[in-house]
Amino acid sequence: MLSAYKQELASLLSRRIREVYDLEHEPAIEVPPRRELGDLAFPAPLHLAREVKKNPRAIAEELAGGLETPPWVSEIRVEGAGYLNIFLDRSAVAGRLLGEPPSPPAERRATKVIIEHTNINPNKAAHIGHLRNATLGDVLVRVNRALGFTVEVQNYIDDTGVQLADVVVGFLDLRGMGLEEVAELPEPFDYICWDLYSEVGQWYEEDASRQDLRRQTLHAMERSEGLRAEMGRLVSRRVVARHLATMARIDVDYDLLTHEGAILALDFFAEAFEQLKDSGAVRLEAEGKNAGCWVMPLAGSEEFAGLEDPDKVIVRSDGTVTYVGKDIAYQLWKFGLLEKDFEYRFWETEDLWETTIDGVEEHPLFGHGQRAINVIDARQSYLQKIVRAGLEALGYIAEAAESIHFAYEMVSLSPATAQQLGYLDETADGETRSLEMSGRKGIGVKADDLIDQLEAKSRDEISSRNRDLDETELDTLAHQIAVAALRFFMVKATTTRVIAFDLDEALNFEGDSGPYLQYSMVRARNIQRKLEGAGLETEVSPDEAAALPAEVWADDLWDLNLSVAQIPERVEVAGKSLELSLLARHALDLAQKFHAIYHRHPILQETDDAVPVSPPPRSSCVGWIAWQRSWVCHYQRGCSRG
RNA sequence: GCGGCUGUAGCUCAGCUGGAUAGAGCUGGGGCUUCCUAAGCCCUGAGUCGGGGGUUCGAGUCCUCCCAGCCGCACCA
Repeated sequence: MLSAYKQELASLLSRRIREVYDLEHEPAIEVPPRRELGDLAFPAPLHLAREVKKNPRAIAEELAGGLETPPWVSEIRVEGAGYLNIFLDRSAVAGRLLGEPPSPPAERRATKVIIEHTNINPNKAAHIGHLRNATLGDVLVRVNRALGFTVEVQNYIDDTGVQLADVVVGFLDLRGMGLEEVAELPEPFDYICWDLYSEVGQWYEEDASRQDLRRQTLHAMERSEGLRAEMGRLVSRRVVARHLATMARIDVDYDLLTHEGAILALDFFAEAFEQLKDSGAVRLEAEGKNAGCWVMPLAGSEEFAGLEDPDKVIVRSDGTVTYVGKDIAYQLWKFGLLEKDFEYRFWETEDLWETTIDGVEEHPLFGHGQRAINVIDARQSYLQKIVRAGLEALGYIAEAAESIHFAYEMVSLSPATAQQLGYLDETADGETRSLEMSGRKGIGVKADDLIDQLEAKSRDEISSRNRDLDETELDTLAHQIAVAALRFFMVKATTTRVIAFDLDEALNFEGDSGPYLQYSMVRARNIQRKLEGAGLETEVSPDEAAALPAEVWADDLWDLNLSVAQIPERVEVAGKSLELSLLARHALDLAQKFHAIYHRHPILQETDDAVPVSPPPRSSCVGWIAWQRSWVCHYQRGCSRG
């Protein structure tokens, strides 16, 4: 791949620098902003200027002078302030690139990466904030698979938490409904819960004593006893089924659903607690405000410097375990550091498992990962740090280092959208503040509603330009476009930025959008189809490409080639840095370049006789298109549905 | 108070370890359809890169102080 060429050049330059200046320098390598400046660039002379005490351009000249160059380099030039720019022999490189399909290192297969994402409380419908989580999680899964890792996808279901308890109280106490009645409620069940959940919040406020019902329910669910626990199970399972259906609509799926109830029932924490006590990671507090609690001291760590309270309660004075405690146990299990294990059974179909306390004999090996990536919003950074500190305190240094919190920011509603949906008072002047979503208050855009709108929009767009599709084709297309629009929208934003969700923006299929990417692929496919129809070649062999005269590579065409060749390293960087928007940007860049070339070079019109001419002859374009398509197809699943 | 994130064109945002004229998309204006071509392409519209100071040959990028906004810092999850 391109990175191999870069490395080769970098080591040659590094050797040259040692010869001339007797310095150890690892040269950075860039791609110049414009193709006429070169294909690759070394800013090394600029970096060396201070140490060598010479003008960068002079250094560049000196280095370029005796630099040994591989046969696939056609020219070295000094440019700008002192860049050493490399011009590649385009045909030679194209030939080699065509002959090397992308392949990640095979040894990575032995590394198992556990990715936990989605994790929606099973008490209400999913909203667009959850879509950000699921989309990022799913793209991360695809990236890791493309990089060659073995990946296990877990979706954690908090089926014993307060949020679920509130909806149980809603059905039992507020509505006075029984199990059968709730079981028979029509779909969409998660929408019913959405409304009920915010109702219960108000109902508590009317009479504070009703909070007892919540506590009662919570305890029943934790012990898995009685009607309240039964109702919890029913509601949770019905809602989870809806969440899975929603996520399936946008091509997100899982390997394992881990239920908090199973963690409690199997008492994972007991074993983790023994480890924590044995290693001295927790201590029983005799006095002070945490008297009677088992706490984990954090004061020693720099990471937690300046905390008001340097201790984190792991076991409450009433003997119950906090969320962090349970999470530490779960995290230990992920790395195979607990002797206990879940039992497993199928959720509904044979491609998805769930944890349970009495499962089937034969099941895959879950857990036992070498790396655990938790896709959880940035508000939980502090808690995720504590979980990591817990592993460290237990002496699991390597596992702590491989416990990765993939943090991303929230999704809020843009002022315009909030107003459109009636959450903002129109009279409340034209303020530009966005509105935070809140399940408790029932404020938000439900995921299925958004997907419905996207599908309706793309349906309109399709039928306005193509009338002879039957209903099924129309549905399929509309769905694919809607999914691409949504996934791209979620992935293109940098993770550190709050998305102010704007409905009109999300529904726009022009410019930097999923459909724009799809359209470039459609065009590439159309060209190939036409070529086939005309009985022309649709592919070019590596040898043929290598034999092409240099003149065929117009700058724009070559530029696109280089961008395609950069895909593997971009995937690599995105996977390592967890900045998946890099992929969206790169895909967008490719699509833009392709669309521009598409207009400049009417490929079907060109002949191979016309060499040399400024529009490249057909064979170079044809070869490129086939190549680009195969590569982009290989990676698109990791990026979006471009 | 402590910690994290954010402040770049009217709007939404890129800007890779400091480096080649600060870039996209949307919106506005103007063009392009004998086609592989309109979910597109081309042209046009200039921004105290929140503000001050500093380091450097060179700062949107690093350091420091300040301003504004968001989010964390529970015996809630």
